[in-house]
Amino acid sequence: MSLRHAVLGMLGQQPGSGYELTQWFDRSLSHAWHASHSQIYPELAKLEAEGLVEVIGEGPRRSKTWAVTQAGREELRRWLMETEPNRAQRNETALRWFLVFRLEPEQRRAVLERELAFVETAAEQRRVLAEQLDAEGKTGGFRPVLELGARVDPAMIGWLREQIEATRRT
Amino acid sequence: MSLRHAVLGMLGQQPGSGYELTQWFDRSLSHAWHASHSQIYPELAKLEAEGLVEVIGEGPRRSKTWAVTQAGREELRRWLMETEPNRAQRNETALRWFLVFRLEPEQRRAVLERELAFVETAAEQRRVLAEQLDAEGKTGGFRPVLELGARVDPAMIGWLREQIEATRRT
DNA sequence: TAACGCATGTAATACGTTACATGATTCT
DNA sequence: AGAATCATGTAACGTATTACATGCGTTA
Repeated sequence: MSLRHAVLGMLGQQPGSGYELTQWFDRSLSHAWHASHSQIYPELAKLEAEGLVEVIGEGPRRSKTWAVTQAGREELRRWLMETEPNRAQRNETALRWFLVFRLEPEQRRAVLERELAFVETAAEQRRVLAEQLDAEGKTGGFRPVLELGARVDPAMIGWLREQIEATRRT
Repeated sequence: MSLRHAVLGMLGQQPGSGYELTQWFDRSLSHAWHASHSQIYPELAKLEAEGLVEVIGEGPRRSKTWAVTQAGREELRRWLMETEPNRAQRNETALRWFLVFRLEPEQRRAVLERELAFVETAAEQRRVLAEQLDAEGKTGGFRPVLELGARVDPAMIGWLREQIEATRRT
């Protein structure tokens, strides 16, 4: 379970409300991790019960500002340094690109063309985002979120084109 | 939910038992999808109840050989062609590489060095595997499983080296 | 005949998504 | 006053992991 560590990391950078956390997940972390508010609020309650986060203020509309405690910081360090990363994760795109070869060439081409369109748009968006990050001087962890999370290896664009071409030769 | 479609795809390629399916997931598909037998057996039962797979034979040790029905093939086609891929998936590696910047340089270096070691080994294994696939004439979907699933963009190796170097300069 | 690998299943628990529900503040 | 957005929560359901449990067939 790494939702809690994502939360600890975000709040460690900057305290905030559950609502803000939800937005950060959607914005800066959306390619690497996703979590909706219905998961975040209960998780914050659990983290508080375990002493890993605490409320450091209350704002308008019943909002609470959460921050990481020392124990929380230590838990994040422990997770990063002492636990084995789970490398075997699900990748629906890889599964789909694997299974698409079960389709007849015509149908396969339709699917691959949709994928190509998506991947090209995503690559362009990523390029723009990368420039933005550069301009804002944001380095560090933003790069891997962009590169690993987007999962659009440019080399695969060529592969997609070849496969589309191949469906025309059969 | 795509476990069922992974199963339909595998059985569509070649009928087999639940046990064999588990192994195929571990071997050819491990980078793209993972499923253990405790998930696969109930799923086969459900798929049978829905008429998407059927038992076409029984072997020693109570083993059953499953195959996809016509309805199953159609369901796979429908999923590939008519459903929107879920692109927002979790990537623990990206999350870790993002959060590692919360650590002190010394600790960060230790983590990044472990990551580099893993990634270099994985890249080498992938190279060997790619050659094997080539030699066996396995093309098609195996390439994306290798490339997308492994999630080790070679460009990120350089990035890791830079970040490790950077921890020494502070 | 004992150990090992093949083969299948269930139960308990944890995690994630979608839907439901409600109240506070701001903007038009 | 009404709509939109901020803000928090719970419930129901579906999916995934880990642990438990058992029997068959082969090989040493």
